[in-house]
Amino acid sequence: MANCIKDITHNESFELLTKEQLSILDNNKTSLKYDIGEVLIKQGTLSNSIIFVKKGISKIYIEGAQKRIILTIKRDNNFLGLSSLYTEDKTYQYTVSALEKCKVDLYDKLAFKEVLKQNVAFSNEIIKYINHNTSRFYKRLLCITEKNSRGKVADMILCLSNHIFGCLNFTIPLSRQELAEFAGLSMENTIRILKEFEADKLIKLKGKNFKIKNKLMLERISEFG
Amino acid sequence: MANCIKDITHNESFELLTKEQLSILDNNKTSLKYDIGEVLIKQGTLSNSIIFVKKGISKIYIEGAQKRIILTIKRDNNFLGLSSLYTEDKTYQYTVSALEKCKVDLYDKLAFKEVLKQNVAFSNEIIKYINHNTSRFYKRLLCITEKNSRGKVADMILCLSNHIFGCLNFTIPLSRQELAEFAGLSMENTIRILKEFEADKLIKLKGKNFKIKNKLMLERISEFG
DNA sequence: CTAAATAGTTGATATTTATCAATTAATATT
DNA sequence: AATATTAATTGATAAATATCAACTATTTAG
Repeated sequence: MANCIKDITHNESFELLTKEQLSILDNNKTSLKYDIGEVLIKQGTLSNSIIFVKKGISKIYIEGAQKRIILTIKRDNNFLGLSSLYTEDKTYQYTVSALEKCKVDLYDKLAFKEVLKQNVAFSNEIIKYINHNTSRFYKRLLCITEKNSRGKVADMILCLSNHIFGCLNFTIPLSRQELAEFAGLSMENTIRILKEFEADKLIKLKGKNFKIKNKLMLERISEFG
Repeated sequence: MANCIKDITHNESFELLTKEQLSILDNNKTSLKYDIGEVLIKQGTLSNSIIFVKKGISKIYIEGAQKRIILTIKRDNNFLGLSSLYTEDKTYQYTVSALEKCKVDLYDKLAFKEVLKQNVAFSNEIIKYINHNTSRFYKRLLCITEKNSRGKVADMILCLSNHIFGCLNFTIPLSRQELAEFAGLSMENTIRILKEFEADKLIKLKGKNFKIKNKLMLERISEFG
């Protein structure tokens, strides 16, 4: 079993809003398109917006002094920036950049907070999203602490398959360096392990195309290293 | 600078409640005392309560298949179990055990949720607490990923000093094994680094008593390894 | 289409960290 | 107080991982 929780979509939350509340959001909305590589949210900048990604995959990562770590990859119909609501630190905690073309709505944070104030069902739904996220990070932390590098790479492949692409054959929008940042390993080590998995016929690799051939075994490696 | 955010207390949130809401909580409250080592929250059990710790220090940790990792140490006037609100998974994500005698109030989760539904200011205050926690985990994740073992130990000492005890001379309620679980290292390695720091006159150790003698240097080690 | 630049790969090596075993110190028990 | 038990420490060693350097494949720019 991979240490990875399926992501949830956030679009249903809009259904909890009244027409008035929807129009508050609508009047404080900027619709934008981002190209591959463009930064939607920059760590350290003032968190003035809550972003709703209508279309497109993005990566969320933390930039450290020496390293980066990709926290997660987000699909369509997800809010970004919720974790900066009501925090003392008024800046974003992470960077988000587009892995494919993204269509997003930027909501002014003050307007978003106004709606939160007015609508407790919505507010509690937001708690749900935030906590879902937290659950994932607990798993992530454990994974990083307890798994060896083979386990980490196996886990990452399973996460990509189960949670992001939902099938056994997928093409990643990530470079090898990014895969390493996702696994929390050096690039060379990551590549070596991928090649090992290929030699052991667990996966088939062609550039950015992944095909999982022995999921059971990957799950075992993820669990026991 | 240590990668560690000061904890916030949660007691002010009660002031946001009406008399009626306070009595909802009060009527669904169980007051308990825990002894050192006793488990307040057990990972994997149904999350039926939100706990408010009135007095005492506790440790929050995740239990993996092979290892444990201490997420954080919590002081007085803090809620526990907030991260299980509204989640799909109805169980606690972590274990909490008492590091000293604790006095707590257990609130029935349904009653707590009822109050959340009624009071949006309270609900948003809870978002604040949850997000504050999240911020800390982002830092934690980065710390674990990017620091070497000396950096991790230095960071831990600074966290204990700045954030948990608030002074340069403190007595930890943790064994060496627990220190290792906090730093995310093996016990032997943790001890060795502590002894190194002592030999370098950065700290003074006597059993569980810590005295920080060169904070600046510890901060440097935390930052650069 | 070709050169230049970037990304991916591989091997050798150094470094870091964990593990194992032995020992000492501290605490608890009778 | 003597013994048993557990926690802390130390040293030796093994295992894991990162780093460095060289090379190849792929992509981009002119």
